[in-house]
Amino acid sequence: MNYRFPKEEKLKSKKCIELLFSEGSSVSKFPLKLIYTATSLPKDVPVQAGVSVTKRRFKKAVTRNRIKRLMREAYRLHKNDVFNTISTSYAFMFLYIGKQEPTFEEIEKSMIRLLQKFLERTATENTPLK
RNA sequence: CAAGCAGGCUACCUUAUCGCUGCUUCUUUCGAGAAGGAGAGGAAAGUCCGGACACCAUAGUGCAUUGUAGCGGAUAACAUCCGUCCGUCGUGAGACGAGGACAAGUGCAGCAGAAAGAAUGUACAGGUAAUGCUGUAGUGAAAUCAGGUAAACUCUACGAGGUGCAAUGCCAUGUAUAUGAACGCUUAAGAGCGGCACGCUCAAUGUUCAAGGGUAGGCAGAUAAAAGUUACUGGUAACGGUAAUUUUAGAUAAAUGAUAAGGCUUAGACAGGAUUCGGCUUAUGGCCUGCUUUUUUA
Repeated sequence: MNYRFPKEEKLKSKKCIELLFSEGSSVSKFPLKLIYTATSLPKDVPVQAGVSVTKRRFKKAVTRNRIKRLMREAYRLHKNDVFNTISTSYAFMFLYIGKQEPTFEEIEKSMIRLLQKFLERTATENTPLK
């Protein structure tokens, strides 16, 4: 089991992020939203993921940092389900769409459900192709 | 004890598990792994001043524009800081102050008053060819004698070029001209150049030679500095000098978190570096010191 979240698994390329926002699909489980797309990645990893919190909802940098940390932590603990299931590589972007500062418990529950929904969605998308 | 004034310090801690970003050493199947050690603030914030640094001319001259303004000092520099005088406020500890000049010119001015400067006149007296021509009274802080006002123009002294690390330099990739050099043409218009003028540099098209630009990526800039601590020393102080000693974030879609348990003033406020320093301003939990006033007690 791999609970690490090293540099290689972070979404960094500006090109990938633009592609993600223009062509990506999304699933959401309040207060989280996941934008994803199947793409080739510069590094040899299953998924590259990034997190984002809009400045509009949270003015203070401290709050934004905290939410991003919580999201990264929840992803780190539960990403293995995804890694073990998917066959192609994906780019992820997690957005926080709530308006209140959450607790880790809320984020963790939402993250588990969100990743499950993502797996269900990709499974149905891939079935007709086969 | 209460109310208040001034200043300083600090910014939850401990353990376990998982995890993040650099650094050093070792191992390596060159993918990486292991160990050690380091890892946000007093305001990192607002971006309000002043520097360093980079490029544009080693940023020059005049005007315009604009900043500062008792006096003396500190400093790389400042609108900051220190000392001091004066003024205002406060019982006081203290706080605050755009505190140079109305000795050149222009402007502005409530009430009262005929009239506050280009306009006119009341009463009494004097005087004249005639006239507010002269004096006194009257209004007012101030009456053809001037005064007040410069967070009014202005004057004086000193200062200010512009753009900001997404600056700037280099590397690889790579396609076709928006690049560079030389020659030649022109001396008009234009660009750098930003309010204007001067001045400086470049310079259409063409020929030859050389290699670039956009876009995405990497490296440098980029963390050792007007640095901290201690001792001695000069100075009322800000601050300076000498010696010893320490190394203290360096990311780039952006690192400090999560979970569990325990403790404490019982959920610990305000709040997250982004080229970097000195200030100012604003937000804010706790603790300590000195002082003032009133009352009580001795």
